Amino acid sequence: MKNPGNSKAASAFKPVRSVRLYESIIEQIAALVHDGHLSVGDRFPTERDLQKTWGVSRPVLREAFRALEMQGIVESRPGGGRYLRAARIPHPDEFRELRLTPDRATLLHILQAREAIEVMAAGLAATNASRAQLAAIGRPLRMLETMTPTAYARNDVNRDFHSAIARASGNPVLEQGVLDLLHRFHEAGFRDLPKQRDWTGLQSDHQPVYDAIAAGDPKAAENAMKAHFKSVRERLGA
Amino acid sequence: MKNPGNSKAASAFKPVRSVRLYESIIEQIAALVHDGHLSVGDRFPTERDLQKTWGVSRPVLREAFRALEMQGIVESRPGGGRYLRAARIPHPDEFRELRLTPDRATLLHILQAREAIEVMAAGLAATNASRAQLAAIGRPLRMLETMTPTAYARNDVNRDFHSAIARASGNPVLEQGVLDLLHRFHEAGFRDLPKQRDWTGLQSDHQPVYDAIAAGDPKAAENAMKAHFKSVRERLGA
DNA sequence: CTGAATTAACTGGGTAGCCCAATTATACAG
DNA sequence: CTGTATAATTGGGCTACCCAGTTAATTCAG
Repeated sequence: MKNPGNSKAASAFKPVRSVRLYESIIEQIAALVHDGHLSVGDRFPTERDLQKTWGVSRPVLREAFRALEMQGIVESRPGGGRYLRAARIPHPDEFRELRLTPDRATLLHILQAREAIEVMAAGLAATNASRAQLAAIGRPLRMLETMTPTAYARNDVNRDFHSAIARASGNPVLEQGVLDLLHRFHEAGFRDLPKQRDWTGLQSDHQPVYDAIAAGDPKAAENAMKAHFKSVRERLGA
Repeated sequence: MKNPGNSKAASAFKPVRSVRLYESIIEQIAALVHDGHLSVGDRFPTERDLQKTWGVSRPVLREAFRALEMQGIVESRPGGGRYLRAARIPHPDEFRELRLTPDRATLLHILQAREAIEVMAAGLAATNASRAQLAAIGRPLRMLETMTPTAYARNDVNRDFHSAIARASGNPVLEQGVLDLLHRFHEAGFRDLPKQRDWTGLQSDHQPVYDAIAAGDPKAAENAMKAHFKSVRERLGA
């Protein structure tokens, strides 16, 4: 009957990453809110209703709403409908641009944003990190030494390293931001980038950051992180 | 058949809200990770597998995973399984609490995150701002001079000022981040914040930022923005 | 006519079973 | 051993159904 989501399947060589239906539904919801059709406190149309409007199945709708529900944006009352609780819907317009078009420019933009908050996170981590958190930061570092290419792709020590620092910062907002950006960064095109088998370079970047944090030196940690981002940027040819 | 989530419904007057299945599944997943059965990078058991293990239907499983997926904790590869991308799995309730409870601590956390990216945004704006964008930054500033309290509450020149700078940075990711944090900041701190009738103080903070950006001096812009955040922090008694 | 009680319709929660396309593992031919 | 078909597996998605609260309509006693 319906054959949704295949509209662009015609394009030849690059399936890249198929956008999930629930994501596009979230966009639709965001559009509802942004266009003023819905304000905080209002009730959403019913599942059965939206199902017809947007041409998706109920399960998909519920996936979208659940994802928003867990972030406190939507409240579901069994038998009573769904209600908008906050206007802050995550990355509405960005979904389109950033998730779908992994162009080089956005990658650099994400990197820049990462630098902004991760430098601060590193500084905070230097003063706030507990011993356990410090260990969590060091683990991916040691893991880097004995690793095969496939293991690298799977484990992704890089993401682990950065998120561990974010966590050690003690600021959950900062942490969430780092997580989000990391996610988008990798999604946007890490795999498309030249296979970097020069983890040695990666490690030589990460090590000073760890050392500074371990030493409890905020300023040094910030600078080490800055240096890391600079080197990444250069590696990307920017 | 199954009657899940009613364990705490016994209490008298407050039926509160029944625990959704997908939430308990998230807890199960968190337990998996916490107990060491799963580490970052590992692959999850298949949907069909977990379905049997936990006795829930596939849609419910997918709701749980989607919620985590959106936060970058899980990655789904069609045909290839699901992978754990971050070790930190938020407890559903805790997450909601964090987003909606406007406690003082989170307000400061948000402020800190804002500082991280807005300082960078200011620096970028100093080099990238077009003439029109510069005007957009200056507008709320001049508007501050001739304003009544009600007009202030409605127009929210503060938000305008900061978002204009973010826009002028030329980095959409950064801009989106600022917008998001601004939104959460105002949302979280609206009632707690003392009625700031000292816009004069606000203006004396904003002006130097504008001047530095207008002068095209990145370093000065960053410092001015830093100073602004410092003063805000002090005004909040931190 | 009014107001409480009873129904009926509606809404989200959850399940089961099916099909599809992408991925991964397997077997086989060279 | 290597590369290529082939089969099994996996997530993505849909349809259809049942259930328990909620809400609105309806009924009926006063």
